[in-house]
Parts: sequence; C-alpha cells; structure tokens
Amino acid sequence: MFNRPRGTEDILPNVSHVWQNVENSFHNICQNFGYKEIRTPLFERTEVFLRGIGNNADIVQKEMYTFLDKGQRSMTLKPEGTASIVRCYIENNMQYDAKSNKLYYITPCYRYERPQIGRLREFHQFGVENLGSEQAICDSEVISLSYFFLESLGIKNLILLINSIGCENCRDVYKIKLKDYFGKYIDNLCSNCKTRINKNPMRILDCKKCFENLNREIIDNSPKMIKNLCEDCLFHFENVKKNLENIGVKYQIDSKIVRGLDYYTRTVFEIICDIEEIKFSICGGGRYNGLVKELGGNSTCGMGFGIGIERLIHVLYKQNIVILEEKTPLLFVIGMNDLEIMAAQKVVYACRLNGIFAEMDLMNRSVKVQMKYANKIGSKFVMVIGKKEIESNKVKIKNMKTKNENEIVLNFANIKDDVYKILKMIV
RNA sequence: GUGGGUAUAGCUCAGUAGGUUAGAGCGCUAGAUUGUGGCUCUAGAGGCCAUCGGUUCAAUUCCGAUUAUCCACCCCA
Repeated sequence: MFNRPRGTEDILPNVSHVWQNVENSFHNICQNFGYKEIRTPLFERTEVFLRGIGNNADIVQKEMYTFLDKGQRSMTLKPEGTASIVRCYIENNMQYDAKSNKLYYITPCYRYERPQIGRLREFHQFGVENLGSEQAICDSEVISLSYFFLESLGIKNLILLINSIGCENCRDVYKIKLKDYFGKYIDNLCSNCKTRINKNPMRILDCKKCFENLNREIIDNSPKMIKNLCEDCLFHFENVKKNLENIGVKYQIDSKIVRGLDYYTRTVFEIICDIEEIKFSICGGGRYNGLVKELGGNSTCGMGFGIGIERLIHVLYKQNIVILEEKTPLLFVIGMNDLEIMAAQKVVYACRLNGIFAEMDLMNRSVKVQMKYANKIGSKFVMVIGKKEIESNKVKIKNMKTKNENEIVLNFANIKDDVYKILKMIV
C-alpha cells in the first residue's frame, strides 16, 4: 500500500463540494470586481522565482521543489502565484492591453516544509494581481476584494492589518536607523536576528522569539517605518487608508507586518482570523512596484494578494460555517425485477437529461434496502416501479419527508413524453 | 533545519502492572412473514495491535532503530 506524499492531502468526495463552493464564490466576486482568470504553468524556469521572490527569502533558499528536466534545464514547481503571473504578463505583452491588467488565479503551490496545521507541501491559493496602477485606490480595491470575499463566506473575527514598508529610497534610510537602534540591544536578539540585522533588520520586528525574549518595549519603541516614510510614500499610505474607510473596510495599522518576500514595496497587508484564541493568518499581500522590471519587463507596478485555501477551509470548519449542503438527489427510482429495472432506468435517464438529479440502484438490492439507501443519500422523492405499476401505468411518487404519496399516470412505453408529469410533482 | 507527541477494526478510541479466543461506539452487510426509509432489536463481516531487531519460557504490551503521521519553532498562504 502506498501513502500519499508527506504534506499532501486527498480531497475526498465528502468535502469536495466545499472546495467547489468556495472556488465558485471566489470566481464570482472577482468577476464582479472586474478581474479575469489567468492560468499559468505549474512549473517555471527556476530563474523566475530566484529573481522574482528574491535570493535570500527562505522560500527560495530551502523550500523550493527544484529539478532538472531531461534537457538539463532547472525547473521549479510554483512556490507562490505572483512571480509566474508577472512572467506571463511580460511575455504576452499584456502591459499594452488596457483590458488585461486585472487578474486572478486559483493554483496549487509547492513548498518543501515540515507540515503542520495550515501548512502543507502542496497547498492551494486564490490570488489577485492588479498590474499597471500605482494609485492608492488600486491598493484599496485589491485589499477590499480579499476582505469582502472572506466576509461573504461568513467568516467571523476577521482582522485586516495594514502597513507600509516604503519604497527603495525611504526604506534604505529606515533600515539604517533600525540597524543602529537594534545594534544597541544586539546581545538580546535571537541568533537568527543577529544575522538578520545586517541583511534585513525589518524582519526583527516580525520575530516572535525576540518579541517574547526581548523586552517588549524595545520592539515597541523601535523606529516605525510609517514614521519614516518619504513624502510620496506617506501620501500614498494616507490615501489607501482614506479609500478603505470610504468603502467601509475596517483596518488596523500594524507596524510588525513586513512580509517575507523581497518584492513588496509600500502597502503590505494581512488578514488574520481568531480561532480559539490563536491568530490564524489566511491572506497576505501587498504592492510590488519593482517586480515587473526585475523580471525583465517595462517598469510597471503591481498590487496583489494570496489566500491559502486549506487555511480558509480550516477556518470555515473551526467556525462551523456550513458553506453548502451536499447536493442530494431529487428522485430515486426503485425497480423491482429485471423488466421494472429497465423501466426505472428509463425514468431516471429521462429526468437526468432534463436537468434533474435522479438516482437508482446499481447493486441489485431489495426494495427495502433500496429504500434505505434512497433515504441515506437524502433523496427527496422516491418512485417504486413493480409489476403493478407497469400493468396499470400508474406510479406513486413518495415525498420522503412528509411520507405523502401521489399517484400519476405514466406511459412507460414512451416515458420521454411524460417526464413533465414527474417534474411537475417533484420540482 | 530544530524540538515534542502518536502508531490497536473503514473512522474515533479503550485495553493488556508481559500469559491461551484483542474490545467499545460509530460505520458497513444481512435479517425481524413474502413490494417501502428514518427509530428499535438481532446477527455477521472486518485486526500479523506500523515495520524490523533486542530482552524474556512467553511481547500488541518493555527497550532500540526505521517508517509514517500530528503538533510547535523557523518561515509563510
């Protein structure tokens, strides 16, 4: 016997309807916001992610599924959605098409990690990328789309956290300030952060270990990026906030949100959800003004987010949110013997081809057991066809809930013309 | 990459201070007068007690390794 690979999940038939429904909701809201679906390959040249995500990100350094193909080219399974979409955007000259800069995707992603709750080696992401606008109103559209989507599913206790990490100019100045500041407390930093302080001191703000070990005040009192934004970045951030307020999206500013991927600039955000007093992050995103250029396109800015579908569904279950009942048959037709089973089959197919979910037994079960089975699978109506019914051309349709039975006249020889009589009773 | 937990029926779990036929609930299958579900009752199927090795007269039980899996850290969706 084989096990599924570590960190993967089988999506079984008893939960697949939840996936389908969540996906449909996402398709719907994206389309209402004017976003169009884009599908890119599952794997890309490794270079796309090296350049896109950034060499020193953990994802790139130790988590990518990278392999050589038979032509000795280095390929990598998508660890996230954005880089490959930007590659596609550039390759297809989409910047010249004003209609195709609002994109969304649903894709599997792969990261070689040790699995735990909400973290798999193969996981699925919804995402949106808006390319070409540097306006704050664009940021607010992307943020609000993710927020309203999660809200529309009925998720409670959602918290939207936003921050600005500035542009390359003000951020570099800020990093030096931060380095100086934490330099004074270097002995109190965790081993990771001692090396981080030179490469990426902003990640210290995000480090839980230091947050707990270090005097909390030291982190709280550290220089804040939003206090050190350049004029343009500050203006942008203020407008994002104004825009969010305008459409009724509540947010909290959290200077600890810095994001792990190198390509982010200015606005970054995260949506977390409280379940059992644990803050669970289900959505993350932000602005990436340098990425298109980094991957070889014209300087074009972008704004996007990713939502982890497994995490989202985990939250739905934890909050007892019933997304959609499983579809159950409207009619179950019981045939008693060979001849009657053939008649039952005709009835079932006539219904199915008229858009009705109809079922019958395929295992040669007794009437009683078929009845039990019809009940178990939740069929709303049941029709029994035996000798009597064939001879008299009369059948009873039983409402399983009320137990009421109604008789109708059917011409079994030409059932297709009589289907409407059945539909009339059960629809 | 670091640390901790778990492995017994399809599922959720008991259990044996080492001893002959290994248990429950749920689920599954069949039956309770011949053509009708939910409730109830009865019966049945289903386990090399993860794998390999050690200790022992004897191991599902104790010890070790391996594998799988879960959780936390790191990181992130």
